Amino acid sequence: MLQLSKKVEYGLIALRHMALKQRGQVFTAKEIALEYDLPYDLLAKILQKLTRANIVVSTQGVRGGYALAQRPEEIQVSHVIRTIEDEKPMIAECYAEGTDTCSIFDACTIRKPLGKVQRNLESLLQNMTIQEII
Amino acid sequence: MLQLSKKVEYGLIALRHMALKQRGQVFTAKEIALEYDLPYDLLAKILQKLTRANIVVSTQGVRGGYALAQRPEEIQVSHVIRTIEDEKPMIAECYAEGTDTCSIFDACTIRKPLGKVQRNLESLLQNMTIQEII
DNA sequence: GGAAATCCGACCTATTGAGTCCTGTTTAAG
DNA sequence: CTTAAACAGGACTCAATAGGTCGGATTTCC
Ligand code: SF4
Ligand code: SF4
Repeated sequence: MLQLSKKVEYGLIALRHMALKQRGQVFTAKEIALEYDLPYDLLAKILQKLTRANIVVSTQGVRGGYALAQRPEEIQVSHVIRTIEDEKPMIAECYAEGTDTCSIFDACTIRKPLGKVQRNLESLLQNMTIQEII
Repeated sequence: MLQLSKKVEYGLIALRHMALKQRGQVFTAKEIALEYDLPYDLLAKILQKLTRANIVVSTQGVRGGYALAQRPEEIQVSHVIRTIEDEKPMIAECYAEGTDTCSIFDACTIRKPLGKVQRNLESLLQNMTIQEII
């Protein structure tokens, strides 16, 4: 349906929250979840994914939490989506996965034209960073 | 997940098929379904929706079928999506539906910035017509 | 040692997408 | 004037995904 998932939205909200304060400060998943009334467990997993992708850094232990690993203007929205969704934001299934995932791949006539939309969307999301959603 | 639905893809394939031949010719749902190996019943319903939106015209009866109601360059992809999905191609839920559909609407901080992506995407899809996917 | 945090996989459940079925109605052809 | 080929459309099933939850492990500060 061409809509961002809640996970991505939650991730963006969290990233924006961190971008508001100065660099180096750590935020716990709990405080972010409370502030925006997000489901804690879900947000935690999202932040873990962002950690693995080196978008944020985590410090464990009792005074731990998350902090941005890059400057806000360096974090592309497209990278965030890709990380949280485990794949690129793709307009058509056959672009996201293999050529053999779509049963009508051979007969399909709109594949190439959709590639054009794909590229446009991609540059749209690449040129947008966390800096711009503050 | 930011992906077009099969319905939309099938609709675009059908529209492109009709756009290939000259205007006025009618095509049955059956022949299109066979040609591209699409599920007949599903395609039929898609074409019915496109009919109600005056994107195609249908003629009933034994020699009936569907034909484009507009010239290919007049049919916007965004209109096709909107018709088949019953709504606009919206990046965020709160844009597509009311302000009260998202539980964190008030706390949400990324709503406005996403509006920017929204507008970009919209113009992208409006400027693309069936003519361009031939 | 214990509290507060991240980590991570397994699990559950509601919603949506994809597809099917069935019964109409329309209309050209024979 | 009957029949077959088409559209019209609601109801339904099935499968996949999204969204959310749980339980337990590990890390680290006090
Ligand atoms: S082959 Fe065509 S129908 Fe299949 S996923 Fe790609 S664009 Fe869509
Ligand atoms: S209010 Fe925010 S989180 Fe909710 S749908 Fe809109 S953009 Fe997404």
